[in-house]
Formats: sequence, C-alpha cells, structure tokens
Amino acid sequence: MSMKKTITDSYAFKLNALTRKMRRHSLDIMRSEDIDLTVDQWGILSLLHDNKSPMSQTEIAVLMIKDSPTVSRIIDILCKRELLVRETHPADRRRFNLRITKLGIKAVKLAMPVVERIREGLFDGFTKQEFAALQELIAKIESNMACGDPDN
Amino acid sequence: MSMKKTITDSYAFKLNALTRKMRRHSLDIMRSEDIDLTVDQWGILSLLHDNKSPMSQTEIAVLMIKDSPTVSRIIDILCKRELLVRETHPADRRRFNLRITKLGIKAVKLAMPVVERIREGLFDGFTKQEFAALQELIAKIESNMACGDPDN
DNA sequence: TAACAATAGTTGTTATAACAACTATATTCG
DNA sequence: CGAATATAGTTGTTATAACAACTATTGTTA
Repeated sequence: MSMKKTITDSYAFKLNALTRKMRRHSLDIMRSEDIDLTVDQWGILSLLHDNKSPMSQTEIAVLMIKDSPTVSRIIDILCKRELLVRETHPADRRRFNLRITKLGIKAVKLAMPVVERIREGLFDGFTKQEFAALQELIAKIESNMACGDPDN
Repeated sequence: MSMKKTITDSYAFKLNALTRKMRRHSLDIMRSEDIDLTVDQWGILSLLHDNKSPMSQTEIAVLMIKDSPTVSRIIDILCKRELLVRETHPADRRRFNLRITKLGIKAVKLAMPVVERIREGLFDGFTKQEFAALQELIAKIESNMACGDPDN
C-alpha cells in the first residue's frame, strides 16, 4: 500500500513551503499593523540597530547569509527611504559605513513589538526541548551540506 | 551573561537561511551533473511525470503551494524548452491541459537519480524518529500560522 | 615601485515569489 | 435568457536570490 513518493512528499519541499509561508505570514501581519518593512529589510535594519553600527555591506552580507548584490539592493531601498545612510569610510574609500538614521531607529522601535509578537506566534507552545530538537535538525542538515564544500 | 538576541538568532531566520542553502546546494549539484533544471522547474516537471497527467496550472499551483502567476511563469520556461506542452482543454477553453513531452520525460529520467542523491545527502544519518520530529515541528509551526487564517 | 592579487561594491541577467489588476470563459441564479 | 459571479490564466510591478562580470580601490610582492 506504499504510495509513490512525489516531490511534495519530500522534506526539502516541505521545509521550503514552510519558510515561504512563514515569510508571507510575517509580511501579512507587518502590513496589517502598518509596518512598511519586508522581512529582509527588517533583518538588515535591526542588525544595524542591535549590533555595532556602523557596519560595511560585506559584514551585513555575512551575517544575513546573503551575497553582496542581494544585500546591496536591499540597502538601496532602505537608503532611498532614508532609514539608513551610506557614509564614506574614513580609511577605505571602497567601503561604506552603513549607519541607521533617526528615522530608521523610529521604524525599528515601531516594528519591534510586532516582530516579537510574530515570533512568539510562530513558535507558540514550543518547549525548550523542541527548540533544541529544531536546532539539532538544522545543524544536521547543514553539516550534511558542508561535506565536500570547504567554505561554509 | 545573556546576549542580546538579534535577528540572526531567531529560528525563523535560521530556517530561512537553511532552506536557501538547501536550494543553492541542490542547484549546485544539479549543475555539476549537467542537469539544466532549477529546483522549482524540477518540482513541476516531476509532478507531471509522477502524478496524473494532464493537469491544469491551478492544480499544479495548489500542489506546489505557489500562486498561479508564479506557476504560470515557471511553466512558460518549461514550455519554451519543450519539456511541457499546453494543450487546450476539450471542455473548458479557459484551462490548459499540461502534458509532459517525451523530451520532458527524458529530462526527468536523467535528473531523477541526481535528485535522489541530493535528498539522501541532505538527510543523511536521519533516523525515523528524527524525520517524525521534523514533521511534527513543521506541523506545529503551520498550525500556529493557521490560527485566525480561515484558508490553508 | 610597478605589476599583481585581493577586496568592496555595483550592474546585468535570470529565476523565484506573490499581490493587484486584467481578459476570457464558465457557472449560477433571478 | 441574461446579469452577476466565479474561475483559469496572464501581465505589471516590486522584492528576494544569486551568479557573472565589472569598476574602483587597497594590499602584496617581486
């Protein structure tokens, strides 16, 4: 009675579908609360808010685990909206010192409680053990990918 | 001693990063084996191969958990490459009967072992219990998102 | 120090991702 | 029957995603 296994039965597909749903779910709530930030825009903005500021685009790309063109374009949007500024680096003219603006800080403070609520909502009812199990499973898949791949 | 929690510590971010890495990892291996299909192109093609054929675009969109414009554009690519054909539906002129071509079947047969190898690689060393735990965690997050959301 | 290599960031291209708005056809119901 | 409605699919737009190729610097080394 074993059914044929199709793409939609694979765990890779299920994980992919899950994260797309999570992203969509998050964006929907953000919008309904009039927070005009996408998930990745929030990510970069909050990094610059929480971590040391200023940072370079490369540093952000490493933390966000995205490549530099992707990060560059998200930062374009944030700069156009004046939530960030690209200052020139005093010692290295190739580099930018990315700094969050007052408007950016305001946006973070406004979005923070909504983001917290989304996170709590997504993992509502999770026990310490379940978080640990999730972490474990993620690490296991990542280590499986790392085999034969020198970097990352 | 508790560190400040940044975006990159959140499980939503980690899951997102994981699936991006999985997608990239899969695509890299596909390319290295000269399989000229992206993950989603493979998904749709293999659905039409494994499931009942023909199917409509809407049916595929439901199974792939994507919206119809997204699916429409992936199918455009597959049709342009003559791996699929859009036949007219005999009873409903709005609908297409999507059918995999001989070239498409050939592509699936060529890609299948590579895809299987990728899947095995990603979940190498996973026990039955771990798969069950993963399934459980995914279901729990999905049910958390479903609250207050009538559909899906 | 001058060639070379490495690094920081941008631009071009292709592919997902999904909302909104649109056309065309089918269905339902007064 | 005919108007309202629902459904199937496309097109327009914006945003992520990432490779390749590019410019502009900086660092290295023969």
